[in-house]
Amino acid sequence: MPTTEPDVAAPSGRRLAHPSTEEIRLEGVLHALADPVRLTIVRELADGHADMACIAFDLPVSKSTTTHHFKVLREAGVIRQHYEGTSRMSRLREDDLEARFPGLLAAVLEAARRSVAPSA
Amino acid sequence: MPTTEPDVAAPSGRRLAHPSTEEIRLEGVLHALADPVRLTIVRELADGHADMACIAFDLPVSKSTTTHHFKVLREAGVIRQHYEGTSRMSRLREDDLEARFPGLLAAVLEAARRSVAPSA
DNA sequence: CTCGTAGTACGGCAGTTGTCAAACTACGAG
DNA sequence: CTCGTAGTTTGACAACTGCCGTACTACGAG
Repeated sequence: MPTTEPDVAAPSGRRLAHPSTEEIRLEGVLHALADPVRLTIVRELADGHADMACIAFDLPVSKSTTTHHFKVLREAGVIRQHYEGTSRMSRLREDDLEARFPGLLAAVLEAARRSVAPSA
Repeated sequence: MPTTEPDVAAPSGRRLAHPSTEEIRLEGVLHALADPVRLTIVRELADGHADMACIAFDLPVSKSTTTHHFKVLREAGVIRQHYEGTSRMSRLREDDLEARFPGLLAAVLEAARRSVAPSA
């Protein structure tokens, strides 16, 4: 990992803007996580799958809506994305979030696990 | 604390509906905390002031907007309110939130402290 | 080059949210 | 009872959000 810079993952055309760690805003993160679809994405990402293409998620929304949700997560600083062929791989920014807001992501993930299977 | 029930705090007229601990939903809490004004309220409440009247907060919004934000926080289960004369006292439901989503409120509050005074 | 796949961008639409002002209610003091 | 204070309710408005379909752009395989 010598010269690879975080914001220039794709060598060719497509660029993806990510906020730097210091730029991550709490309200943005909370807002990003306050949506069921996005919370599902984050939960699946946290569930061991380090890098996943958007299509790998089983979301109850259309393609364009999926793009939208990933964009919200990325711009909030919750996930990092980079291209790999025609696929866009997504990964949780666990370390960055931990550095910026220690314990926050873990607490939300733990809460999400509880709130999904509460009565069943 | 024998016969006092949580949802019937005011003996006379006005009632305030609160969700029970089990009814608190994660997305609701995150959404409630994702607003700057509400986050300010929660931070001030956590900052030692156990019970505060709405007017005690220095919020940059009108009276009716303040009422609205308190209502969102209350209905999300983040705060508990009860009447005291003409004032409406608000208190964080720290214990309930801790029971439902352990560590979540603490992590958000700690994050809020960091995000308020980062560059200054 | 052509085709299929993965995803983006562009409207557009309905529902929600944050905001306010104005009129109203509840309580306490006098 | 009257007045002031604290808060609520209503109605309105602009902005945003989530959602969709359609058209478009990369990239890889053949």
